[in-house]
Amino acid sequence: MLRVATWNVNSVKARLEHLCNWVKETSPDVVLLQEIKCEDHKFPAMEVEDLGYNILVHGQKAYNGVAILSKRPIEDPLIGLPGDDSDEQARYLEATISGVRIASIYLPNGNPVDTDKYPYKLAWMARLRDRARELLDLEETFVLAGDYNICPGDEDTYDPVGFAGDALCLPESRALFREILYMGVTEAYRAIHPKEIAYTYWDFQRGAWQKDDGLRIDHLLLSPPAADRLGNVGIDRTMRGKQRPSDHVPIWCELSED
DNA sequence: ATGGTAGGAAGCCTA
Repeated sequence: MLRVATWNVNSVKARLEHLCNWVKETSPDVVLLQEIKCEDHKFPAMEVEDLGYNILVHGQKAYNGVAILSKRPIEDPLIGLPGDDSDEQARYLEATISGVRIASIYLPNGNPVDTDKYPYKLAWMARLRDRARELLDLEETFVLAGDYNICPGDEDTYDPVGFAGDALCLPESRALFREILYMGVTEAYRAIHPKEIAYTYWDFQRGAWQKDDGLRIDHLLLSPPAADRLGNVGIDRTMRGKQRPSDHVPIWCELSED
């Protein structure tokens, strides 16, 4: 069994103690990180390697940054999302682990929508769709997971009316997300928990955690051969209640082997 | 109530 977890840690250095404790407790085979907020050489590699993980990092100073941690060898890395050589933001990392193509994704937030951030988000999503199309055509077993900054449906936000004009919920954003799903891709959490109200993110402001004002924006997307192997899927909600938490919590899925 | 909080930067930006 291969367990793949993803977690937007909102600074890997600020969250190092939580990350190490959670990895020791849950021992995922693969951990996908987003918003590490540091350059490659500043990633706390020794602390993570001491837990028994290989590391692939695509970092950036202060903003963004993604990483892949894996107990098993990390092969054939692809650094950056194809489709725009001028894109300088570190938001995508892909590699093969035990024959599974696995990507760590930090999809642009897109707010405020009246700035160039929103068209950047939509263009980035179109590139992601195109990459998923390529991997499907190659008949790859894949898991594309991370912070998608998309509430797929109204049930995935505590306030659908208030968020109707937000880049996380606007029809164009949701339509691009659905375009990926309609190619035959399975969103792991909904596949296993069709009716649950479950969030992966709570804002630091306005007491969002205490009021359970959350959003479900972190997702694991599986190609058909990966979905055929899908077992349990879970959200480690308790991590949001710790001292100095990230605003996101880990979400994970299990893929059977043999 | 157009605020609030957190992180990393450096005298604001992003979320």
